[in-house]
Amino acid sequence: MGKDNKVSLTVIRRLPKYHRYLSDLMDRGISRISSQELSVLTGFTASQIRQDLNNFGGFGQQGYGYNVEDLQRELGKILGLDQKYNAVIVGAGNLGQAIANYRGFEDAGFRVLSMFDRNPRVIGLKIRDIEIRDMEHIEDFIKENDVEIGIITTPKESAQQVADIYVKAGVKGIWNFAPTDINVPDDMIIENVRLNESLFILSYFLKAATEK
Amino acid sequence: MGKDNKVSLTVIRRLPKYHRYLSDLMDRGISRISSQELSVLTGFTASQIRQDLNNFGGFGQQGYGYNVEDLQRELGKILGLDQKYNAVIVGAGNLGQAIANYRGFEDAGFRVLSMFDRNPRVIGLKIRDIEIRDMEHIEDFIKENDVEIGIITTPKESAQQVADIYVKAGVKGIWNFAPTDINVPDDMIIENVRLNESLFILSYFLKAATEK
DNA sequence: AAGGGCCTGTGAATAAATTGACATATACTT
DNA sequence: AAGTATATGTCAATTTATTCACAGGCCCTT
Repeated sequence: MGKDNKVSLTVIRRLPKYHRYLSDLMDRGISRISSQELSVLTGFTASQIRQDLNNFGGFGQQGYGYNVEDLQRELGKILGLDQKYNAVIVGAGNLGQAIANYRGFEDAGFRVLSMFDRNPRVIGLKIRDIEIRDMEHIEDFIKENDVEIGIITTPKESAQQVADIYVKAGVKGIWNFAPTDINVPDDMIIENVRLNESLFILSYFLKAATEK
Repeated sequence: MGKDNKVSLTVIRRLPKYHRYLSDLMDRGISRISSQELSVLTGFTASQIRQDLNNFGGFGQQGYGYNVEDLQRELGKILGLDQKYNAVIVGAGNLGQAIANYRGFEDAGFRVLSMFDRNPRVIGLKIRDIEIRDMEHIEDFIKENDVEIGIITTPKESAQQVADIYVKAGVKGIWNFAPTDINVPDDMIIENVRLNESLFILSYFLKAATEK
């Protein structure tokens, strides 16, 4: 299914932005868009947009452009947003709670079933309807509830240990917020969120602007 | 100061990772490292590491490698981590609180002076020693306290409005967590954190792995 | 139903990023 | 103190990404 040859990561990282703008256009009731118009919105060149989309199939029509709804749906499928994923969070601090609370993830098909922590003070608490459980029970929980995504929002010192547990329990992907690289088997899918690095980039440009 | 020609964004985005690994090495008491060894740690090729570092000056020594402490300090300077920046947060929800609580930012020279929100229920509360104030006072506060960085952790609907306030009040850079693009003058520095997009990428690879 | 204008898909050209290769300088051993 | 091993800085080669350009198909008007 889909096109055969592997698509470069560079292209894949642009897909969510296309999807987001298409969703916006749908909300605004716009049903048709050209690569040229998308270019103005996204800041990518029209040519690049056409090239990118063509990696996955010919969604457009000559003389017309792209149907917003169709393209949004197709990109959603490509991004796996038509699937439901169960997730758990380890690390029930502020960041973990922020993620547990964020409704945007549900729209994308992600459901946080439970949070886990070592701190007895938070165990038993609920964020919305999500219970914080003792780490002791995490492996069984993951196996019994078909959890496919493990989220790490612990300090960096615990991150590898948590990753090992996730690997052992059989999750398929890890969303890591700890500012460290974790080592896992090759078939495990990892996506890191590097808040520190993002802030450092901001700092770099601030300094560069000051020196000019 | 530094090398004259503009360094590509691609290179700059790798600098924080170098800095992080060098800090780790310092913690472990290691004083010397070669590009080859850094390659093993970071996953970048040794050649790429040498090319990257050389954009900013010849930090290494033939036959020896790089002095960990010197290189870490130099990268810190390049990234602007030797400077202090005052920041404020708009949006005192979980994410805003998570950021206000995160000590890692202070190590990087960032100080959150205040948070702002519209919700009367949270105004007056304190996160650590950071007070949540009414949005009414934000412009004066920014001007009176030399605030250079504005952080946006509101829902996307308010993000542009907050950005406009930041522009008017004269911050130099914006760290935006809202899942939308904001429009600001060209000289404003913006760094976006796209949690949604990151999750979509994870979803993409999960789906791809399932279909194999 | 015919024709002009529009816009895609795509192959070729250009630009950017990564990797390779090596001359040269320093460290370290004997 | 001489010789060997090591590792940088850099230029060249290769690979990857982006942009250009246009043939051809579809829409839309008349």
